[in-house]
Order: sequence, then structure tokens, then C-alpha cells
Amino acid sequence: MLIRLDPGDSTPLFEQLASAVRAAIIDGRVIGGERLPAARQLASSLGVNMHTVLRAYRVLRDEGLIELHRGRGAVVAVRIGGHAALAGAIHDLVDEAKLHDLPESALLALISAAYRWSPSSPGVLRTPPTR
Amino acid sequence: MLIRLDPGDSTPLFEQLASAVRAAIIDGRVIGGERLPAARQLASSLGVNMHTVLRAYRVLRDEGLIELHRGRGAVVAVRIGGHAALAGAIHDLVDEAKLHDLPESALLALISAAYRWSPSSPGVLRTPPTR
DNA sequence: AACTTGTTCGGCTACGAATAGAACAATAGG
DNA sequence: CCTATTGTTCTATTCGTAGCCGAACAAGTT
Repeated sequence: MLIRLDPGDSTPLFEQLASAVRAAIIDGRVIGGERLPAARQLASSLGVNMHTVLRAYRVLRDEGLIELHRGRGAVVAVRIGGHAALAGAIHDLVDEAKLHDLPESALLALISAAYRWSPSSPGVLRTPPTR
Repeated sequence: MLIRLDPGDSTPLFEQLASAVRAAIIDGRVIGGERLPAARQLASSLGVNMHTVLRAYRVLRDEGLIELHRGRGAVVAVRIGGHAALAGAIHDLVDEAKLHDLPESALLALISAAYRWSPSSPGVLRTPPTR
């Protein structure tokens, strides 16, 4: 899994890192159970502080995509299996939005609003992140 | 158009305001050509600084949803006509994401990534915001 | 001319991002 | 059992900038 960080980009380093790994998981390029590089190792490999990598990992853990255990490292959640359908739906929606000349920021805001409006969803009551 | 702001929410006031107006426009609850309240008036009505309202308006202008003119106020763009199809697609995608227990933040990040990846889109070369 | 409305300028405050070091607690492996 | 590995917690510092604001300004309306 090739990861490239751009310090000039306004998006935070930990978010860039989380996005890269997240995309790899959703696309199925990394299978469930597979182990990610140790935080300290990846950090020095990318020229970044350990805490930055760890924060990216924590983000993905809170999203339920990976698991973290002391001494064992970061492991991709087993229940994850490349959501091809979801990836396709996302692609379609982006195309539709661009067709209407709707900028990225607007689309994101609309989705965020839609997420909040839909009532009593199972997603908002999920179990808290395991520590 | 009823607007309610929550100062306790971590999302900026201008974003809350922009989201409210944006949703109203996309849903077609305000028609193209309709005039929005003057910044100062709406500001004092909401107990907010004028700049906060004006910034929300500027966001919507940069998204091509409204037009701003001195002395004339903020007017909903005429080409906008309630993108019902888009609104439906968004709703479906959110449902799909929740089905997979994918949190909002993860979905937003995935869409943001998808937006960047798709090459040579017409959307990225649109005319700059009129000042 | 007077009024309305968005724009620009300058400044202030609070918060987030990133880094750093150190000590700590599970876990794995020999 | 002992040791190395690995994530977790804690405290702290530096730096940039996002958010909010007041006052003066400029374009447009009436």
C-alpha cells in the first residue's frame, strides 16, 4: 500500500494518512485480518511523528475499520470485505453532483445534513469504540 | 424559511446558516429569483454578527446557488430548480452507508477523495465567483 | 441626496494540528 | 520467565489560522 503525504496540502497530515488507508480498505486492496505497519515504524518511514500516525489509526478505529491492540498492532477488521456496491454508489453520486455543477463542499454539506436528519438510525447508536 | 442556529454545536455558525439555506434551495422550498433577507436584518434577527450571515451568503455564492449585489441583496440563482433527483440519490447513499455501519465522517472523507480522483471534470473548471 | 446593501480592512481570540519526551500496560515470542 | 514490541496516556510547547467582530467604504436603489 503506497502512501504519499503532502505537507503543503491544507488537509491535516493525519487525515491524509487516514484517507489513504481508508480508501484501500473500502476498495478491498487490503483484506480483513491484514496487519498494518507499526506506528513508530510507519512514522519514521514517512518522516512524521508517531502521534500523527497513531491519530490516523485511532480515526479508523472509531470508524470501525480497524482494530488496535497493544503489542499486536493495527489490524483490518474482519467484517470488512470491500464494499464494492458502496464504492459504486459514491462514484455515481459524485458524477451526478458534477453534472449539476455542484462543488465538493456543497455536496459534503448536503450529505452531512442528510445524515443528521434521518431519524433513529442504527448507525448513531452503535457500540462505543473498544479501548 | 425557518432557521435555527445552535451556538453549542461545534460546526461554525456561518456553516449552520449556509446549510439551512442550501437545503432549502436544493429541496426547492425557495424558488430561483427569490430574494433572501438582508444580511444586517437577518443577523439581528438571529442574534448574530452581520459578517457571519454575509459569510454564509458568500459560501453559497461560491457554490453558484445565489447571487450577491450591493444595494440589491442576495438572490437565489435562476438556473436553480430543486434538484429532486440529486436529493434522492443523496438519501439513498446515506441509507446504504448506515447499512454498512459507516460513520458520517468516513463517508464524507470517501466522497471527498472520489471528487479529487475523477479526472478532467467540468466542475473544476467553472467560472470563478463573480465579485 | 438619502438610504440600503454588500465589501474591504484591520485586529483580536480561541482552538486545532503537529511535535516532543517520558512513563506505562498489554501482548508476542524465545 | 524475561525481553522486545506496540499501542496508550500524560504533559507541554509551538505555530498557523479559522471564526468572529467593529468601523469605514463603495456600489446600487429609490
